[in-house]
Amino acid sequence: MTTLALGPEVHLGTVGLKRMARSMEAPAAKSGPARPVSLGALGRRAAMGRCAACELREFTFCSALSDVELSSLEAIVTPVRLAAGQLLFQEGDEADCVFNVTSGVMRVYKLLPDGRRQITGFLFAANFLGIATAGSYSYNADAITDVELCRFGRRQLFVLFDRYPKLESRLLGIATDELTAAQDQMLLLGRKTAAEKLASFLLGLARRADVDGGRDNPVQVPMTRADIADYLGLTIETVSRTVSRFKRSGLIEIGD
Amino acid sequence: MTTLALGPEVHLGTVGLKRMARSMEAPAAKSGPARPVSLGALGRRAAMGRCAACELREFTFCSALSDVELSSLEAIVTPVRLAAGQLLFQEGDEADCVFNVTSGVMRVYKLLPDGRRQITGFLFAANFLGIATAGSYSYNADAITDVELCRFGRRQLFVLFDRYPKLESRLLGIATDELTAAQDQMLLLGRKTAAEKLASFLLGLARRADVDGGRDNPVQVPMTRADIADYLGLTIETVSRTVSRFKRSGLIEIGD
DNA sequence: CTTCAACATTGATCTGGATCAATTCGTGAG
DNA sequence: CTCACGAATTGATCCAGATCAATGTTGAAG
Repeated sequence: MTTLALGPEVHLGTVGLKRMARSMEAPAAKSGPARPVSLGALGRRAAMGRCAACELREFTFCSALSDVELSSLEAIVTPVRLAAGQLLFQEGDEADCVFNVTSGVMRVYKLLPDGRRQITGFLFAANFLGIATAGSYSYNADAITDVELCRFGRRQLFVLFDRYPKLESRLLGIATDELTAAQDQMLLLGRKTAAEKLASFLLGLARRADVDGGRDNPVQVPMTRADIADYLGLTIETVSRTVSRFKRSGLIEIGD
Repeated sequence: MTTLALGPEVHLGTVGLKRMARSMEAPAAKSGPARPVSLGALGRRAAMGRCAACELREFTFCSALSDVELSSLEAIVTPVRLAAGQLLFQEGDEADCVFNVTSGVMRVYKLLPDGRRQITGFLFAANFLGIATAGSYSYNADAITDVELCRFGRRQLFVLFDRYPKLESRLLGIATDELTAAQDQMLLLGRKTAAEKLASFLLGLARRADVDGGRDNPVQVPMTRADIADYLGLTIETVSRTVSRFKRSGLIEIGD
């Protein structure tokens, strides 16, 4: 797994990438130079099957419920484990479950009939997965690393929505956030250059690791060049070249 | 305003565009050749201020409420009119209202500091607008044609959510649908060719007009080439050339 | 240790779509 | 009617990123 040390924020703001930095939401306004790391997710412990003790709780829709109420959620949850590379569900599958990632990294994507792939998101611990209307999933989801998830039956969850409307409220908030992220990604795909795309991606990873309670610098990058390319609407070669260029210009440092 | 007659569906499935057709969700599986048209939205009558009589009701989140319950929604609605080109809100504005388009066409978009624009969606009658977290809008919204909307105070609407959880449920459904559409658009932006992008766009317009109760063929196209370009991640020139190519190859016919 | 296979890097070349540059086509004001 | 200005079309040229082609790197299996 690649580890990337982002240079001190001064670099990202300058070094001939001014326009790129401006085009991004937050120019890595963190402090100090590189320090050791682990991806947020990996640092936390999900207590599978014991929701009240789960450290991810506050970051997911589970936080909508009190300790007491949580037991009714716990009653319908099933733990799921996936090995790296394993498929969770496919476009067209009956969407009878939703999931919460508790460890590892997943990727969700859509395919064109000729094999072209667009990755629409990477999911880390505490991320929610599987909301769908129309009865079937409209995208594919598989595991990049070994993954653990909480599975909830859709039907059963909907029953809980009736009892605890706060739960559905929380889910609406999550969906809204995802929609905002999707719009950002459309801006990236439609209007940013390769360098801007990669920079946004790396800063996004850093921000996410930071929010999730991990260290944002260096950032662990668990996905391959092919995954990054299919997320950014580029080719493997262009991603590789752009990473090299960032490295050469001192914007980033590569670990292992 | 441009009107486009899509050729008989046979064309879209053949004529050297097989891969394009396959790459799209639904290859225009409608019947018969071109017939006269009006965009769904334009055919329906919204009765502003009289929700119970509103013909758009069944297509929006209002449908979650019964005739009687609807009066409490009616109590908090304010009609809004925009002239073509007028801004409804801007990225960063305090997000204290949500809206329902009742007539006309709106465009929502994000801007890069140097002026590059990505249109993330076009909104027609019955479409919902303004969901946001974080207290402020994360995108801009303005009117393409003259537009009428229903405005709801966020605070007041949230009070209604408590009283009628069905309303919030419905909104979650809408947000989920938008998320699915956003993922389709990411696939388009990241992985489709110019011809595929335009074809998907036209078929999408046709499908939407059809669902909204209008005629899908010919389709009215109320937006400019610049709007289409910024929606598809292309330039004006490429859109124009691709339209011309479709016309020359008999895939479409241009009205006025 | 060697071998193999997936992943990554780097170079050379090509090309789809961008950019630059005229016209042309409305359409509303006067 | 003419004029003017924004929108659209069309052509010529350019270039960012794709494609094609080796080569290098890494880690797991034997």
